[in-house]
Amino acid sequence: MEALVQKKTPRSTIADVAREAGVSKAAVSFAFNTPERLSTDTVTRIREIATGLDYRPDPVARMLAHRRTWTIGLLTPQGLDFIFTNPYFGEFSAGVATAAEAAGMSIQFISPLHGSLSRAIDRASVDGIIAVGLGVDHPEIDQIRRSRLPYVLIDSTALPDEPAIYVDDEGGARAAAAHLIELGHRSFVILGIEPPEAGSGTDPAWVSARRLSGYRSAAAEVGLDISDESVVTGPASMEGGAAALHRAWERGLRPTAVLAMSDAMAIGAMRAVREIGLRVPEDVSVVGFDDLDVAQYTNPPLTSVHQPNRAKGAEAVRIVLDGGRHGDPLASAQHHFTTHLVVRGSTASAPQLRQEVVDDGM
Amino acid sequence: MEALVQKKTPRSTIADVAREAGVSKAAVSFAFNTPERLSTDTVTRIREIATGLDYRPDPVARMLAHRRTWTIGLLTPQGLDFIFTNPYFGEFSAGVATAAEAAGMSIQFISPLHGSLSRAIDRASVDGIIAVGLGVDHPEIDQIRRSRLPYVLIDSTALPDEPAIYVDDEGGARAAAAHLIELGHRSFVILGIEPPEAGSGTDPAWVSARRLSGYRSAAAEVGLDISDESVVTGPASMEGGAAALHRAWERGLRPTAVLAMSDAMAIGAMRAVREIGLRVPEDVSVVGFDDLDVAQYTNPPLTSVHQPNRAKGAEAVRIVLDGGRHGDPLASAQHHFTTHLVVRGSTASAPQLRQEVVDDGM
DNA sequence: GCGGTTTAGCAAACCGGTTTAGCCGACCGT
DNA sequence: ACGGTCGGCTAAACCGGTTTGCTAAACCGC
Repeated sequence: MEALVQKKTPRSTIADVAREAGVSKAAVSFAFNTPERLSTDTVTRIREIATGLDYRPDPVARMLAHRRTWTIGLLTPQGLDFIFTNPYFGEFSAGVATAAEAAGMSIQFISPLHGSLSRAIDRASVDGIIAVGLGVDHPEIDQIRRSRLPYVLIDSTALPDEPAIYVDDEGGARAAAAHLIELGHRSFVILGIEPPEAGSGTDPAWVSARRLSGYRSAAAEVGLDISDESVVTGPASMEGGAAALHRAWERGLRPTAVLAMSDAMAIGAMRAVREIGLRVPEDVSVVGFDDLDVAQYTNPPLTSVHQPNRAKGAEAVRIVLDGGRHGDPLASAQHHFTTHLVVRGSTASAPQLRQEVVDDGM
Repeated sequence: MEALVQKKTPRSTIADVAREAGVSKAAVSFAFNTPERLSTDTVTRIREIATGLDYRPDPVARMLAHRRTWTIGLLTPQGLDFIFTNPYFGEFSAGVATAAEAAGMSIQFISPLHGSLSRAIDRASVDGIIAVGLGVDHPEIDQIRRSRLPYVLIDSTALPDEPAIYVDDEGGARAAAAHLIELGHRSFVILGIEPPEAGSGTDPAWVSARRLSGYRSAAAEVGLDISDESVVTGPASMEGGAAALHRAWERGLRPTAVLAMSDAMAIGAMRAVREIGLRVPEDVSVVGFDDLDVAQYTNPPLTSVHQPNRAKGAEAVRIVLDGGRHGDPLASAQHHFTTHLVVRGSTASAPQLRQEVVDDGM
């Protein structure tokens, strides 16, 4: 025990370098940050001694003195195990990371710590916050505001007067449903995204609700009503999508088309369809949402609503760096993105004889 | 009634709370950290005033005083845009994150900053480092050592006397190749992982080299020689895998089986095979490496070498938290994992008439 | 040789917490 | 009444950097 502690050579500090070089701490600091304030030979001497001592300025001390952390927080109500294995977050985070790095910032993930998102926010040392998927009913949104840090809301409830990035979820969903209707489909199952916390389900402005209303609005145009029974929800993962579709099937639903609110769920649904013994798209069409990279690699390639995942991340960084709501006009702290449908191989004309085929098969 | 509050209200500090409560800074600190040192009513009074002032202890100042950051660094030579969209890293990171959170630690990604991994390491404020995919020729490995932080090497060159997690890459690869050989395949293309930086390619202990030697050892058992020409490399992504297979095809290679060193590449390869006009597995068998979650969702489901992606992450956290090489016996800072082949639908018997079919088709 | 301006570097305050050493008064037994 | 103990709290040092005056010497033109 004791021996172990002594074995640990303490890291050298700025004071060590100053003493060794026979200068003040300030001089050492200058040598690294504003070398023009010192004579060139003093600078080189200090630097040599510093490297000889393996000196590395302590980032934490520097943060404290500067009152900046050079870090942007990426806040999500879901746990990191979910986030990191979710390809949508992957692409979004990649967009954030690229833009952050260009600005010399690093990113830190803020997600529930021992179940408490609030605690995680308190412990996070960041200069700004990008909050993903927070609904109005999340009290954390107020906590963020009180932290006086610049922030921006993504995939959130549409709130006026908040720095936020909006995506035309409803328009994209409408296009997806219209596409299927045009192909002759009339019987749908919708795979909805389960909110990370209970209670948000009724929030009329939540992402899932916006997309649902898009689907319904397209259906309404041909006099079709999508009942609540044909909407099944689950986590936005492949597994969640497969489970949801199986559940729908067990409930007796026999759709010719599946509208998934995320590509991950759509991929899960495609597998579930195959497991049931049907083919995509001959028997069942599937359309996703997000247009992930992987949508081009599925078999068949996935028809999906495109939204600019990486660009959303980059734009979020811009807003936070501009000061979020502390920036001058709120308008510049808001941004709207459009969506569009990308048709690939997972959608086809509705089967005329589906009902009989299924009956035969069962 | 009150004087106009400046829009930029500074955050309240421990001194503000102390003044307001008529106590010392120490008392405020005690009220939050060791309340038993204070009388209960003093504690409640201080806490009330603190919440009234929206006081939140500055994490950075706390880190400096404690000389701990409660953060583990996850270091990769690849950029974050690659990392976040790579499902293998996703699963590994999820394992790290889950274990870290259980220990009350957060994680920070350390990856090249403006092209320099070295600079990124200097700027990182962490208590330990998990380094993924660093080869012997990476000078950063020495920089990490000099930082005197506990660390552990993953997917790295096998080095003696280093805290590290080893995976039986060679055995897994051998099993994959043996499986194909048993199915009658004799003509292979190998999709290798391109090292993040040039130069590592010749490193005999690099992951890619270990897997390759596994493939070759299985081939050698039936007197087969896998030439360097049939090994094409690319980034470990779906796109990289597709491109690599197309490149192989253009070079005139006509394999009946593809051995991909990552599942992402395998998925890309499957798409490329379909684009060429062939079927998986009837015309070409494909086997991956990693056994990602998504391997169960591809069509056909992907045969792959299983390695414990999440467990690797969790074990890495354990080692770093135990002090890495500063822990007592080095043995406890090393860990070996086994691999095994999971056979699914992407592999089948070698086609007897493949050559003719292709000739017809072209 | 003289005031005035640079230049090079220092001392000390500061960032916002934690922690140690110690003070003071209340309570206690005798 | 007295020394001892203890609970409750404070003053001050500290973590490791940055930054703001400020000084002393060198440099300048005349």
